[in-house]
Amino acid sequence: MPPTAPATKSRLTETAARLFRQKGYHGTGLAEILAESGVPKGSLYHHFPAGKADLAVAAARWASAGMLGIIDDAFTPAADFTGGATTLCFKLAKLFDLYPDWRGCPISSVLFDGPENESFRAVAAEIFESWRHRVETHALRLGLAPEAARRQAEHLMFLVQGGWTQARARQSGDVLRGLPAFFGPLTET
Amino acid sequence: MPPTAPATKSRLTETAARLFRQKGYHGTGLAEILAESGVPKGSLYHHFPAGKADLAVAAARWASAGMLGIIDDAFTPAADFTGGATTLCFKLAKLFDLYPDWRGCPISSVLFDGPENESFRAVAAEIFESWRHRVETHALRLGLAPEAARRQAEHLMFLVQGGWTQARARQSGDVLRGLPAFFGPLTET
DNA sequence: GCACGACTGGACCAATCGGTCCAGCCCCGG
DNA sequence: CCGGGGCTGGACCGATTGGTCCAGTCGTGC
Repeated sequence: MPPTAPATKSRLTETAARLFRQKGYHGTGLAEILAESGVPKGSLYHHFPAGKADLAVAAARWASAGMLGIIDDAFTPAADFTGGATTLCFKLAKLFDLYPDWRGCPISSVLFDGPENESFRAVAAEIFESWRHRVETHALRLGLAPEAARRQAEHLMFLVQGGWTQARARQSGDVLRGLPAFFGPLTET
Repeated sequence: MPPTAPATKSRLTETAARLFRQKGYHGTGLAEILAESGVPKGSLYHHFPAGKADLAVAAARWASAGMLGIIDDAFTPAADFTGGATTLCFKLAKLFDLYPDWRGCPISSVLFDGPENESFRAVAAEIFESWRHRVETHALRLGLAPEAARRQAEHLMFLVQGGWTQARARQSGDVLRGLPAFFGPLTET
């Protein structure tokens, strides 16, 4: 069972996440997701009764977990906040350059679409907040004052979000690598 | 003729720009654009032989012209760069709060989709660059050193881009209004 | 070894997609 | 007055969309 059955749902989720990222919600057809994941349509509606919308939310959450992992990987070994933030930018740049599915923010691809977008919007807000919160937590751990930690975390999220979009337009991960230049003066504890 | 004929093409363009912004490229059907603008399908393919893709580019360019106008309106009466940038953020926030069609960046809605996205991507890059360049021009006029002007313009574009996305997720223009807090220290001439 | 649930495979559906085509309208110059 | 082209109106098209449904196939607990 492990090799096939439980793999089905996650294979579906991960394939969907990849395709949604690259081509957006409406730009990705169910047929394509099914073909690439090798899962029949019946299984999709078994695991995700609400269909495409359900799948999109699951894909976004899965992608979000990956992003949180990257944030942790960048900040955990860091000596200070600036170092961690810089590492994060470089990690994202590397992913951007290496994998086509990392060319877009996995969340906004879904956010900018979606039927009855209110529910989607709420999920997106929750996910973005979780990212910000995670960065803030690392900032506190690395010695920033509570207020500064919040500010720096928010600033970093804005920069990454904006830089990601620009990187996609310019087709270069270097945009992400240039982000640390904009980090403001830090207010350490 | 002025009241009807020339209005057709622009009505089409502006309606398309509005809908693409709100619902994305693939999320918006031709039927919807046609219905809201009151233009028959035949006219669309007369003015835009390449169909939807042509229309999307025209819509993006039209929206870009509007954005450049807003940038000018914000910076022209400003006494210094920071003042102009702050005004820009507040202007965008007001539009965000007032009009649903200003909830999304008119360019990325098209960028994140699009068949044969290479051509779309190029147009998006060109438009973003024109925004950045316009801000840089104002920065120079307001006394920033060339290098600082470039940096500040880029920083502002990243913040606006990222803030815009976050504002949409949180459904609040206040995110845009909080952007000025992140402006770094200025290096005046 | 049997029955039952979870899961799969795919046929099938109505709706909608973007796009084509052309008959007619209407305003223009001749 | 008449021809012709820019433009409009809309019928029509094949392809694809997301979604439904169910017969079959397992693995598992009785």
